[in-house]
Amino acid sequence: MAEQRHYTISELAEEFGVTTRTIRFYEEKGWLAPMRVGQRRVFRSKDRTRLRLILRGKRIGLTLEESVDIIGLYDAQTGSRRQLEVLLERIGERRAALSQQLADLKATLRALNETEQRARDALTSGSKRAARPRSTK
Amino acid sequence: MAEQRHYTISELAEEFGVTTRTIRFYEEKGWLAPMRVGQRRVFRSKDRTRLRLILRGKRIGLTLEESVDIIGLYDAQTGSRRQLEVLLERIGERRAALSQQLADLKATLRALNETEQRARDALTSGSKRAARPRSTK
DNA sequence: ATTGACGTTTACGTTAACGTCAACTACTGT
DNA sequence: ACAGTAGTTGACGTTAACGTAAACGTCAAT
Repeated sequence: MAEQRHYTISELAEEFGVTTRTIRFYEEKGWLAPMRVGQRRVFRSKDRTRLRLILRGKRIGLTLEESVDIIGLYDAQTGSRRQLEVLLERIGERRAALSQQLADLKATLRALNETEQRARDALTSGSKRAARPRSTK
Repeated sequence: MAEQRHYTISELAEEFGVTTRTIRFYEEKGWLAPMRVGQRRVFRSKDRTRLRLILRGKRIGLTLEESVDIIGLYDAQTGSRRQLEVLLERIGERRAALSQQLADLKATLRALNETEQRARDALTSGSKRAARPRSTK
């Protein structure tokens, strides 16, 4: 195998905009498991990817446990048929929640856009008449 | 004006799937301000809408303060030109964050879909050959 | 008159996700 | 030899968003 690129804890922290404390915390929780050289942590690209996914989950409002759980689905070992069915079921549940979130997110963005449009109208119309407020859909 | 529909605290709690404690907590924080009849809370449709929006924000992972802040943008009083510009700027910031969230959410859904597809393939292909894993994009 | 069903306030408890020291180690350049 | 930089392990502190329990009020139905 080719030699893998390695990262220190502060490299990763800077790259992803978190503190080293955060990364240590994730390891403490068992969500990351970097190598050790002496007592120093050494992160390989696998760890880096995992951290990236955890933080992505966090950005969409998942708890870290949920994030990690979903990541677990991605690389779940699919042994027996039963295992596969369980996996599919769990994917379905997750997707249901995320779909709801998608709808809520879009609704919020729509509302912001409408508000912005009203504000722009009010600006360009100078001191004319006040625009009628839209219904909060 | 026509007489407004009123709601008790437990009606709203049941409708939105939260506890009454939650609603009282929101009032305590100043995010809701129902009428009182005696010492009983009476919610009008305005309060109900506000609660709905707060919970929608919560579902997309916003803190309650952020939710309330965004709702504040919706019905911000747009007095001076300066006020309008500030409003537009704040809308822009919020939308930037929400757009990032949208991207993250879609990426997560894509990853789940790919995982599901692999699982289905593995199921229908019986005990043939293991499918090659996709890259975690 | 008592029993629910529903409401109220006050107050302490809990969990997640880190922040913030403190005290220590290990290497590198001067 | 020493300072500086980057790393380490505790351990206690903090905030958000409620949960949970206690103690009490109000009204309708039995």
